[in-house]
Amino acid sequence: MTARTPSTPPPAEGISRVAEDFLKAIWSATEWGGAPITGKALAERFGTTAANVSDTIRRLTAQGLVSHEPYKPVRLTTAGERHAVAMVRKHRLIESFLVRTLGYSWEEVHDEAENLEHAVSETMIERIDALLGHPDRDPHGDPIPAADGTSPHPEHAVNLTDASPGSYEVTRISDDDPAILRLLAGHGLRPGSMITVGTRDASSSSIPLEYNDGGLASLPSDAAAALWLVGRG
Amino acid sequence: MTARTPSTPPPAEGISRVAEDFLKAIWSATEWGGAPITGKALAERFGTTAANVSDTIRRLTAQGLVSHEPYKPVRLTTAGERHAVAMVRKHRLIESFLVRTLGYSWEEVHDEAENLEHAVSETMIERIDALLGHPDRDPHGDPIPAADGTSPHPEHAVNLTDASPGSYEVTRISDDDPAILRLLAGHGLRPGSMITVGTRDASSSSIPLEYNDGGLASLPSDAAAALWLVGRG
DNA sequence: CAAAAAAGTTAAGTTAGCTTAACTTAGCGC
DNA sequence: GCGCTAAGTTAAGCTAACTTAACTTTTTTG
Repeated sequence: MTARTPSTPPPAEGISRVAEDFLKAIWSATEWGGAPITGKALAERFGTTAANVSDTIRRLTAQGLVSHEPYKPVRLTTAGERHAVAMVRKHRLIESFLVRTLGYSWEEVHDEAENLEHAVSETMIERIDALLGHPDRDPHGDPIPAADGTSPHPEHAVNLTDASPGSYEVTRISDDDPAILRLLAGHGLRPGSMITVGTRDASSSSIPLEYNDGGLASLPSDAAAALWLVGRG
Repeated sequence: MTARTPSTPPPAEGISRVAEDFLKAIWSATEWGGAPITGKALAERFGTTAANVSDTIRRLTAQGLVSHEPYKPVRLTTAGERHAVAMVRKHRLIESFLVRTLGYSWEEVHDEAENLEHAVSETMIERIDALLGHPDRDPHGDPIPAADGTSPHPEHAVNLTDASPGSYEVTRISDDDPAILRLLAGHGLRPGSMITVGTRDASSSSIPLEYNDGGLASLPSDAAAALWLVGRG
């Protein structure tokens, strides 16, 4: 038998569905510059208890997929990040595929992809990627990581919450919350929409917008946080 | 609290993946006139032990999905059959969809569908069904149950093992065994192929065939058992 | 028909993933 | 810096799904 350092992580054979969901949630927390996710946030995300999160994190740590010091936020190991990015790639290619082939709209496709991403084979993902011509954005405007794990983040987008007044193009609409997705779709907002951000009223938390067709609207801050823009000055 | 007879089955809320696989296997055993499946056969099918099968059957019985007397084959209840047929519908529509949209061949599509059938929503299945124009056969020639559970079994097919010499059309190629699927595909056989069954040599278990292009072949009996035919005069 | 073989069941033990309850730690207000 | 509260952990217990081992029933067969 060959020598092994005691700290060598176990093989990490099959990754369970729960593990995949955790890895993706941990990765997603930092995709747009956020802080590493806490146990509390994970518990809320999955509708479970803090105790269960501790338990699951312990198993993921034992598999060498996350690193975790007690009472600190959770981080991915290199192996964990590799798996997380693979899941994100699957998710976003599946969303793109469903919109293209089955007429799903971009605001309804998220939940379906959330289930399918755990079931599709690598082969199927590569065929979808080829069929769609190797897209680098999904229907929400999210970048699709390549098969080698590299991710296209070309333009540095700004969140509507932090945007100063001016003209912008919507590049990305976060698909975290279905209700907000429907609200934004109802406003006619979609990736590619042109908008003008107005001056904020200090007494209100909502943000005034003008569409390029001249329409006016005002978005509550939770909805605004889902919109990412690039200046079109 | 309202009165309930003690024999009322429990609600049977969510059906697990293992349960779905069992129901489909039990249903499939009798689709083409076979006997109800035994515990042994289920254990072999899923690569597990007889003990585990007993355990699982016990849980399925408690959920009201199968009926089972000790030491007898397993049968589906009405509820169990309803779920099994729904799984078969999903499987066969998914196979059809993958062949159509992603260029899968009929001999490779089975395993992918085996995983996806547990993940797709009802909504997605109905969209696939509509996109494909409500097909009633999958790429292997298997009938696709309708959404209401009714199944189209129009022509009564005969297994090649039982076919007397004469001319036939291949209507169905069983997708149970990938190796046999590849063998038959290698012979150029597919649903719709015309063949002539020759006279069996009593000293051999393989069956002589003639294709309509004049080619001759001989199929071993396990491969022959996967072929279903209708007489063409 | 009795004995051997095959099939099925029961029992005991494991792991992942969940629960509730009790306890510990960290961070913040005063 | 003391104490409260929120966050996190530990402990105990549950079910589904698996395992191996021991046992029982059924079927086959000489």
